[in-house]
Amino acid sequence: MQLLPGFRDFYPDACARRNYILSTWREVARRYGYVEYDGPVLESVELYKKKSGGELVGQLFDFVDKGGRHVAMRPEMTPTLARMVAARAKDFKKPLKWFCCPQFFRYEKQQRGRGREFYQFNADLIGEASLTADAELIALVIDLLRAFGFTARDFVVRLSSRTAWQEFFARVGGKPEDEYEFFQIVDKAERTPPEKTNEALAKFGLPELTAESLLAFMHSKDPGSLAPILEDLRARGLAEYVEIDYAIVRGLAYYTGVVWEVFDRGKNERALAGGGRYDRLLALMSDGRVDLPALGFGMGDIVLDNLISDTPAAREKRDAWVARERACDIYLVIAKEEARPQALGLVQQLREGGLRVDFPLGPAKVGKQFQAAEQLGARLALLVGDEWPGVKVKHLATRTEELVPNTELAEWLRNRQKDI
RNA sequence: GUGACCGUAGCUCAAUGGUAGAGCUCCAGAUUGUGGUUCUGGCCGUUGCGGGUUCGAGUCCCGUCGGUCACCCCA
Repeated sequence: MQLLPGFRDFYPDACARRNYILSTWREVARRYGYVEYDGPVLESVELYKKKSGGELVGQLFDFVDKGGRHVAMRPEMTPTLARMVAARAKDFKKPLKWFCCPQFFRYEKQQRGRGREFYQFNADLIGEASLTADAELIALVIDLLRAFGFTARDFVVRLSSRTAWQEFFARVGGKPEDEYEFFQIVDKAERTPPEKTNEALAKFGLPELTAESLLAFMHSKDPGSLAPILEDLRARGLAEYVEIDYAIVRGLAYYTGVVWEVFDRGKNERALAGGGRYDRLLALMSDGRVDLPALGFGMGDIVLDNLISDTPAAREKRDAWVARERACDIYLVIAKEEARPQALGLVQQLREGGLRVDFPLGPAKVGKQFQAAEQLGARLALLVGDEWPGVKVKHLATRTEELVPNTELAEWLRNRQKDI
């Protein structure tokens, strides 16, 4: 049986790397005062058809369930979050700072940085309209990446604004109802020859709207209304992580104001994270009953893991974490098989004390047992045999030994807790 | 979804159309109470799958499934 395309097995190695990412996400989110939430993996397909728009709908992992409902595996969190918040908006103090680490499913052809299943950190801030919220969210994404060992040399936040593009479009005479279509053209303008862009723009019938004027605006570094965000981040000492880049527009239909994406400086990977404002989505989801400004972003595990693996400092940090997580503290060497009952008693006692303890399940040569202790990353080996009721304690790093009576062992270990 | 390239042992790869191999990993022994070395031995394949051409196919042809990359887009 083959693995389904785009899906992953998590053997212990891969599982440890995934857990490193998940636990780092959680740790940093809590530092910023976010609380974790979650929702269902399966949603009605309608939720995404109405709200996500564009590419995502074509990538839905959808099917009809046994009750005849057309359902989809979740491809993103925002519609679910919007529904949850709209349903109980009055139960929570504003602003809400919620995060989650869900697994998403998108039916697309897999390649580097893209699978049909992935984990994505999501943080959303709901109920705050000012740009201080945008800055707070961007500060979080910067600190998340710094927590993995990345620096300003490794990544950059490219900051843009749909509002700026709306104003640009209005200046040349564009109508608001054409905005979304216009954004799609802007999104592709850098990858399209100018003649093709002009062809696409012609349908709006606006003589001032040309590929040249569009590209000129796209490449301007004028912060405009984004200036307060840059000021805020400068005050935090995070200015070097952000650049103005109006080429960022984002495909999802619900974004309204500030939008941004994070890229590696080497440009070897796809976007590491992306987000922005969706001030109208909650009103849309609740038919106007709840109207709260909102913003959020996502960061996927696959691109992130690629970049960690390709960045020495980040890789070392991850590998150290993985080794620490997996190591056992103590390995019990059973030198004489007759001493197994005493050894089992010790194992149980030490485990109840919260130590990570391992031992051989069957008769094994002492040499093999020390080899196992080494491979499991144990710091101490306790040898049980002829010395009983004494236990030989060996520091595996220094290869030094000392004899401790088994009745005093718990006390002995407690006094050396820091070293274990 | 479209196009290009690629599928041989758990991994990395060999094999002018002529008997499917090596290194690493794993297991065991050398070493009966002390570790990453060394040496020896062992396990491991319907050459992704199905058809065709041929006396003979891992090798050539067709299909299919999977992978990589590009387009598309983004986590």
